[in-house]
Amino acid sequence: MKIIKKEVDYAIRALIFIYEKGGKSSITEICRNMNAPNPFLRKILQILSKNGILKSTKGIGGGFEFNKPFGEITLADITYLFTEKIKKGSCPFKTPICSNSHKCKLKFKISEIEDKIYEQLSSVKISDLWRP
Amino acid sequence: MKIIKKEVDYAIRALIFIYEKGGKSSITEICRNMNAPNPFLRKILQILSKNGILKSTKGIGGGFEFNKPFGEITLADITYLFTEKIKKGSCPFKTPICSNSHKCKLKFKISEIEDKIYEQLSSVKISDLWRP
DNA sequence: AAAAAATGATACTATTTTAGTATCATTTAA
DNA sequence: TTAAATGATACTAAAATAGTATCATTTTTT
Repeated sequence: MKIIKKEVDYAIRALIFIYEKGGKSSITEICRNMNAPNPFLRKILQILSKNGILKSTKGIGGGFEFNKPFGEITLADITYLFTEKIKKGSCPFKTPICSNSHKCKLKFKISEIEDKIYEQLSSVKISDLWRP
Repeated sequence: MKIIKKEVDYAIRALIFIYEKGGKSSITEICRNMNAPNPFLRKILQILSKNGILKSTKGIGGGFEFNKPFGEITLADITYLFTEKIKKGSCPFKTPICSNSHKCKLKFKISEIEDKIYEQLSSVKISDLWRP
């Protein structure tokens, strides 16, 4: 089961890199270090920026720095910037193929399960992921 | 987050239909009832058959029936016929983009999380999904 | 024996999602 | 004013998911 997208993976590692660099870095620098495609990482960090995880400054000497304390960022924070949450009590399939949807409990179970996944992801801080 | 594939959805509903039909039915009959594409459902039930959930008989009057008691089949049983499990402690990405993989804890966390998902899925019996 | 009605196996195609690229605009420091 | 950064956004490529097509095999009925 795919829990983490590549975007999330890149985001996590970029955050850790920025932290190690003392709290600020640029796409170019991050990419040089972690071997991610520059324009893709850029798109990713822009999303973190728009969502209050990072803040950015343009121009020479610019880059991305933390807007939220590094130690408070969780796996859930990042994952759910790139992953749609299932709406509670609605069938997860676009075509409502099923004629019994009014008595179907699957949709409720699924969102219960997603809640638990979310709990799990929330319990993991990005800062806990690196280093022994 | 996508927890259930369409194959799993169809499989679940087919199982419930077979149960309601008294424990045996054919693809044609199931499809007529639940509006799934016949050859796709066929492929799905063949997988359930190969994996000991159902057993099949060919020829006129044939079809699929339970090989395992309906009440014992869980969401995990079905899901993991169609979903790869993440290998413990191995990076989930094919290209090992990351130079720090020896100190990376993400892979361990991910498989811990998958274990919890599995627990959740195991706790849901297919027989619990229908009816009020 | 032959035809019909079922599943088995498997290769192929289409659609959707994920991953990644390209490009032009804007900001800022040197 | 130019270079070095991000912002926005449209486009393309690759991979995964969903679905189709076809031929083989088995079994029952006629």
